[in-house]
Amino acid sequence: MVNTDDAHSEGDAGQGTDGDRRTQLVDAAVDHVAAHGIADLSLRRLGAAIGVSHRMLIHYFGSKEQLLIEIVRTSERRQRDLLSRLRLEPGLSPADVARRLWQQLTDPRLAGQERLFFEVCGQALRGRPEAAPVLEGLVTDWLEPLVVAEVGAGADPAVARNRARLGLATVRGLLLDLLATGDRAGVDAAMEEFLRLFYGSK
Amino acid sequence: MVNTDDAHSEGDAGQGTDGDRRTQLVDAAVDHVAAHGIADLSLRRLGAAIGVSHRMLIHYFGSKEQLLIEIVRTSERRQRDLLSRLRLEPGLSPADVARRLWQQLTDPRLAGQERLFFEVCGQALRGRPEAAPVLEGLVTDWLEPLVVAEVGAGADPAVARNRARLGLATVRGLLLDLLATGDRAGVDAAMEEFLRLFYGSK
DNA sequence: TGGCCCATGTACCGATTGGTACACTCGCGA
DNA sequence: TCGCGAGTGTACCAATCGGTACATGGGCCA
Repeated sequence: MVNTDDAHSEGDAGQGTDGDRRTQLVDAAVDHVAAHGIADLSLRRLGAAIGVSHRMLIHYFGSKEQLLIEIVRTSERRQRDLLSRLRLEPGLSPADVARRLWQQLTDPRLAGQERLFFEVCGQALRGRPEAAPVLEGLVTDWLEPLVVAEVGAGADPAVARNRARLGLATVRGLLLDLLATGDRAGVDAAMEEFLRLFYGSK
Repeated sequence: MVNTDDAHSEGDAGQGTDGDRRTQLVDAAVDHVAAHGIADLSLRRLGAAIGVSHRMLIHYFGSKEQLLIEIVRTSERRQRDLLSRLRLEPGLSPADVARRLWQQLTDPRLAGQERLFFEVCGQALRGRPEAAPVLEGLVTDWLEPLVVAEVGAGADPAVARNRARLGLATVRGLLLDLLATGDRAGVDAAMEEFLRLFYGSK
């Protein structure tokens, strides 16, 4: 009658034996999902892949739904960390910063993570509840720092927002192109063309 | 012992009582999928939605796999038809043609179809076999006409390809933005900014 | 009119799913 | 030393899945 497997009310900071295990599991899950996709994920296969029984996944996360939510959230956080790790550079031109960011974003080691991003986007556009939160921050979360950068580079605040939005969209479009075609050189050339138009050099 | 439900070897042109029914079913299926997503589609639910038993879907398409392939193919064809229906215009400037295309592409009535596009992309990047063919034509199929347009507008053939690739990526990035945020005005403004950069007007 | 075949429905099958019940182990506090 | 609770595995459940076997109906041709 009594339910021994409830609660696990995770305060955000998860230390303690329990939170550690949770964090460890969700990290392994994100790795697996980045490599094998999230759409047809099953608790049993995931468990077998990361070395626990599907029973334990339910135990720690309460339901598959909740696990997916945490996977998506963790994946988002990883992606954002990537951006923040770049910021502090000496006196590069905006175009060089953008180029640097683009190089980092297209690192082949991140391909799985990027694919996961587009996969989750697709699911989110369909209203899958665990992926839906992504849509909120998909543009706005990335727009703010870009707008700041644009204004800092001397852009008119009125057009800075449009330029930031445009830059973000172009990067994503070219990233999708790269993942689909694998044509690194072609996509890089298109990006160079964009930077020329966007920052007016050459 | 004998299997009465085999073959249905569809020659591409499907006329005859049989091909008609097939076409009718796949059309209805695409409508349903554009509205409700393709990821968690089940033959039973689809059948119930379009008024046949799941048995008949297997009968006409042989397997779920094959049905999904035809759904994806039909959806692609619809999207391409949209482009070809626009071509013949009198003497508009390239920027105006692009603007017109953008307006048509962002028609709210096409939102379901666009969402399906991104959903299928996400699946295809994961190697789902029925969606994989999309990746082939995802860039190249659209690039050719755009390159032709660029060259026709006087662009250097060497950069025309880069410009076409860039334009395609930007349109897709902004379309994803629009679907995610619904901020029509903001996305349109970003597109105007792009057209200004791209065609140099203003 | 009679027979045949295509279309369709119903009932079923084995596999897989998310989730649960229960037994077991093991380390720590009294 | 005892016991108790957290962590874990095994076995199971109902639901749903794609796919199949078989029965039936209804129109076309001889």
